[in-house]
Amino acid sequence: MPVTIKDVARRAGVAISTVSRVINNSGYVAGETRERVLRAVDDLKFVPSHMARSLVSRETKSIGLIMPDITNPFFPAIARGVEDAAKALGYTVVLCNTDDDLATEESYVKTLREKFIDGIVFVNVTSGNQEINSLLRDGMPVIALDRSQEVLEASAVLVDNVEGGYLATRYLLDRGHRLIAHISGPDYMSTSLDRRVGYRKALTEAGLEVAPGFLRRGDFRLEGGYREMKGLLSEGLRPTAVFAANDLMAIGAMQALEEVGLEVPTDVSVVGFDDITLASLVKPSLTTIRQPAYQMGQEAARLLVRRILRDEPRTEIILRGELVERNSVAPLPR
Amino acid sequence: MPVTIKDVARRAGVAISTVSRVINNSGYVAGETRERVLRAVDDLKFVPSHMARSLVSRETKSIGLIMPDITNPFFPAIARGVEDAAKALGYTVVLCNTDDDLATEESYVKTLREKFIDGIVFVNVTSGNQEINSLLRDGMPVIALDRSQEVLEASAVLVDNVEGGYLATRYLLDRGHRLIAHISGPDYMSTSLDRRVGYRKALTEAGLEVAPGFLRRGDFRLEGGYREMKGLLSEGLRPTAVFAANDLMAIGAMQALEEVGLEVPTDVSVVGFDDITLASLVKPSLTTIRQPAYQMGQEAARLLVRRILRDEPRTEIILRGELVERNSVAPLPR
DNA sequence: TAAGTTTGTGAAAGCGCTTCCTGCAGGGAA
DNA sequence: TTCCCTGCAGGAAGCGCTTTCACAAACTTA
Repeated sequence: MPVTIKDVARRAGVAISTVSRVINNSGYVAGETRERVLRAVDDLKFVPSHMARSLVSRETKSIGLIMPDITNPFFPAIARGVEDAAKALGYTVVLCNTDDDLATEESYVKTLREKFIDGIVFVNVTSGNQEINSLLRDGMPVIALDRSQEVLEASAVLVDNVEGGYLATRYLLDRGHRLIAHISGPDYMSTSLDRRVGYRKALTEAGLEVAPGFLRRGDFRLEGGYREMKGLLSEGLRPTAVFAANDLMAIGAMQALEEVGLEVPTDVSVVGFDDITLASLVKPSLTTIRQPAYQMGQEAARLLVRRILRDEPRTEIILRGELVERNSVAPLPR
Repeated sequence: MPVTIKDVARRAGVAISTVSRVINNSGYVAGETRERVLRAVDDLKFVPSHMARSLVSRETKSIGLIMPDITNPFFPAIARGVEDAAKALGYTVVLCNTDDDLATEESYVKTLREKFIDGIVFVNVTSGNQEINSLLRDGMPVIALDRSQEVLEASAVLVDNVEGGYLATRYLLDRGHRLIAHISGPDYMSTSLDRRVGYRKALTEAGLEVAPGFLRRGDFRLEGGYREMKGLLSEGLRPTAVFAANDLMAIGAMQALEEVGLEVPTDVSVVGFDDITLASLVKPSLTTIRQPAYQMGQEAARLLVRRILRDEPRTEIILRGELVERNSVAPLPR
């Protein structure tokens, strides 16, 4: 049923190889012959089969995008960035949600591997760099997004999370805060670790120490922020400011504060990280470190395609977060 | 470099066709031979080439997901639902963002068509049912999600938007409101139209008419809700309640109300539609009609795969929205 | 004019599979 | 014994392309 290159060849009265030359603009074809072929293509509404083409050329013009969960508000912008850049370069993207689950990740890698895909963007991989390194060894182009460099041999796109953490904390310090708590993410995520390092750095620089109980371990989810804030408070601790390692936790913390009758920012200031849409919509709106998520996605896709096309050496693109001032921080009266 | 079926055959000392039979579990193979082949597969870490297989079988085990914008908070849940269900059935999904742009949509359809994909889920297509119907004619399995049935010949998954609109309006009516404005979506979207119908129906049933100026045309985006609410107010109109056709617009409307010093719900009650994550996080939290987005995605993917596997007749799955009571509605004192 | 060189085209191999066809045993039924 | 299934395996065609390779005509160059 579908019209093939053979049909076109017959219709145009030429050989298959000539048609191939025309549609790929390769080799010598006389002007008049080209016309004839093009007309036949048009008449027959011929669309070359990607599958057949891929079988020969060994490339599928599609890439995999492996991320924890598209439902988490930080990821759609990344996905969109990847998709847009990929599309512009002639690639389509296959979406994979792993829920941070190693087995799922592996199963996806297995599916994508050697099959449909020319390369893979890993977002925020928490697990199995084994996987990735093994892919790399097999020559599969791979980009890690938002994942600390030391861990992987892959090219990467990341924001400077240490600087981001520093910026956030510094901002609070500059406004007179001294009792600054930090709700961080899980320890196995470099983003979490790095932001914490930035937090510490800013404190140290100001000649302060992390007060006991002021460093909390969250989970990057709203509930975690809520829980840790509650925990902090219930231990009788009373920071004047909180820096949460992402917006979701910051918002959770704000909910906890509100529940116990503390007002943000009057009683406690809060700074987040990411600048998800939500951040500007909550009340008070959240001061945060903006990650250029869309741009990160774009850069990752572009870098990946460059690796696919010509085997570029390992590259690292480091973007910077920027502080977005809103209404969740008040200067401490002195 | 990659190991092929040929290598396996050589290693196992059998013919290629025998290997094929083993890995596909088809035809007769003696137990001992099967063992030998399996061992060779294992030793060589053979992974069948999807491309080659697809070329013969004419199926790729992947589906396209065409939606306006993954960045819009209503869509990630759908995407996740599609992805999860597809994965469970052995399919991968290709993500396509169209921004409601006809040209983009067409270009994606062209890319997916006859090429990589076994079927397509269209979410909320606003344009070019031409496209879709032409796909259908060519026998491409297509599912429309969240799109009114009359428009298309495709199978569809939808929520009863008329009922949803009715439920929302009725809820306000029951609380004594009589001056209920409606901010609807664009006219070319059936979801928008249907919700409006539900709104009208509830009013009519209560013996009321839509007051002039109370029916506003939004765009399903936050800004549209804000703008229309401002417009309403600036015309000197003063509804006691507003039903917005989606949460984003409801939140925009709330911002507008706040800006002019009107309090929600004390001065004006607001009801939204969708129940995006945001709805429970804004202040006051938003009373809304919940759409089972994740489930819709799942159903769509399952329906699509069923259509792909055996050519099912046109089907329609209608899900129901449910009212989620939160804090943006107050009863009108009588 | 002889010997390249450039231009244009077709035949055929092959990408890695599936599937159809063929053939060969062995074991009942006639 | 003859015939015909049934179980098993190999050969080969073919899916729709790309890409040599060979060849022929037309042009250069010396």
